Amino acid sequence: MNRIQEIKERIRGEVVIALEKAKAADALTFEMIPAFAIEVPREKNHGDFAVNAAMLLAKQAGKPPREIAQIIQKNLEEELPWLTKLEIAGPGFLNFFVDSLYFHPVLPAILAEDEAYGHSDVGDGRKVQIEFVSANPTGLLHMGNARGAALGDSLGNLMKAAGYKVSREYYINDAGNQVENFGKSLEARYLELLGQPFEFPEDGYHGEDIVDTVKNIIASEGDRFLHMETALRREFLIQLGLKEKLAGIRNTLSAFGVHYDVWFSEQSLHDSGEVQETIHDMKERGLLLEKEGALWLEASAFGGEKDEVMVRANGVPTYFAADIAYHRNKFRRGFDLLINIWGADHHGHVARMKGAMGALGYDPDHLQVILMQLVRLLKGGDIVRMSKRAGEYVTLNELMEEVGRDAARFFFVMRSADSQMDFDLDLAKSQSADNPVYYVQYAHARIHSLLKMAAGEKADPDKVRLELLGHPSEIALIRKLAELPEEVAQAAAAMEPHRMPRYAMELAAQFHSFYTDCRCLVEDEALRDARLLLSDATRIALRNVLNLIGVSAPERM
RNA sequence: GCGCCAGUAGCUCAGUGGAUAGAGCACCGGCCUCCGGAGCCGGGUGCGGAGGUUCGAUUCCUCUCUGGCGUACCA
Repeated sequence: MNRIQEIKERIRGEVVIALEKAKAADALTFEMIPAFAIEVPREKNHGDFAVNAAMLLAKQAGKPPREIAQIIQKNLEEELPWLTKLEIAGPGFLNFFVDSLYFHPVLPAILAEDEAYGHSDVGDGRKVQIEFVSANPTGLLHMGNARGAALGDSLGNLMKAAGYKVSREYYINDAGNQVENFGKSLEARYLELLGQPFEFPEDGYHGEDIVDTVKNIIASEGDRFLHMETALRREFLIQLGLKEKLAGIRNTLSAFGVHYDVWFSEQSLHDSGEVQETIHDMKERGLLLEKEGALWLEASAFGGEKDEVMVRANGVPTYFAADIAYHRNKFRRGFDLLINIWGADHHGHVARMKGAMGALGYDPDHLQVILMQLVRLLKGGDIVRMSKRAGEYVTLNELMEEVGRDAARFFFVMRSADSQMDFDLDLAKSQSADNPVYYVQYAHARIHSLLKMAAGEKADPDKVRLELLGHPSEIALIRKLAELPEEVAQAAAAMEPHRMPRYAMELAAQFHSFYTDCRCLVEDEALRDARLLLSDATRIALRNVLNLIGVSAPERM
């Protein structure tokens, strides 16, 4: 249990005792103690922790909240050594002012925990799978994929830090129509590059990257596919093309700091018969019906907007059927929680996928979908139209070249998934030095050089006189540091990685203030040791938070 | 038409059933004899609109306006 939780629990205990005492003395009447909140107020002069119990009891007790608050106050233990002040304020809050020395022990604890500081075990080892990006291997990664990559990876880090067992997965859409198209496109380019007559497919992929892929294939395989029968030729080209494209995606993501545990092939579900098996089982359960020669899922019966085709009239299962088989496969692998990060354009898919899982006997709540609003790209104030087919889009590689990996990741993770995002390329380029990521990194680099300057003077953290840290900037910084474990746990539980960059900015701001107000390298040895310890603890916390969002913590800039 | 998401400061975005709604950028002032000025301090009549629930609504509900997306035997 971390420091803040400890204090909260202490307060909760005292309030409960006071309430029961009041009830026993007939000062208050109520049936049950409501689940009251102990929160850190925004406003500093509202104390360290505010309790809203009195307001929640108003109805039951039939008294105005402020009066109830007074009764609670009267029944609290008189001597609480950690409490410096207790106020009744506003509509009936009980504001607890805790002795600032009570937070100080967090500092040696941070030093001791080091890389583990901020981590907790609230996840209780539950198995979580996060599937993200899963872009079609027929092109390059674009801005939307970049956002998904940053979000998914950071969420994975967060949940791991909060004690979940995390598995990251990429679903490879290597089956279906688009692969056919991909094959046709590759074939056309292949023939073109080898000076043969060709016909480019109407809905083929026009991107330059396809040409590059084919060039690579020709470089290694030559013209040996030229005289083959077209079906076989395409088969070869598809195999080689997918391999090449996937390698590219993998490299790009790796450069972005994203690594997967599992790369899962859609084709493998067809090959293993799982798609057919799933369709069969669903038919047995009476979930499917035949209509116009196709097999339909009655999705409208469990939350979908309308019925969906599972097997086309030509006997070929749809993507949706494969996706159901895929999610069933995930459940069968024993995960407690499945998290999908999808683009908002897939939102129609959510209800029916959850519904389908429910119909197959799984708990739909164990499948959580984070819908990520799409990224709109602005250039010169205009919206850049993006089309994968036409091969016109800004790639993740280009983004990293232009604004750098750290800035890109910070920028994406900073925003909550469900806000639409305008990414102004010109702004990101021209103002990249103003990006908040540098503010945070600067704080880290500053501490590093400070500690370097004081090298050799590191005192034993357990012997440092923490009580010397009494300046408001020092106290504020210590409290900020103490908040990290809860911040991580909450962000993980709510699946909201965007809280971490904000915390990092706040922590950096507190440090910069402290640094300006309090000189560390002073004559007074005891004070110097205390301030260096505080700085070192801040360094650890900053680094750990930056690690969680995949941003580097540089020692100098 | 129907459905999903969103409308908060000049801009990009946080946030909460409660006590004076925040940050970054931009703009205007200050601050280095001294640990990194990529810093610090100060400067703000903003929750799209209308009803409702509540002791209390920017937050929850309904309607409405605006924007994005979806509404394929594509994935």
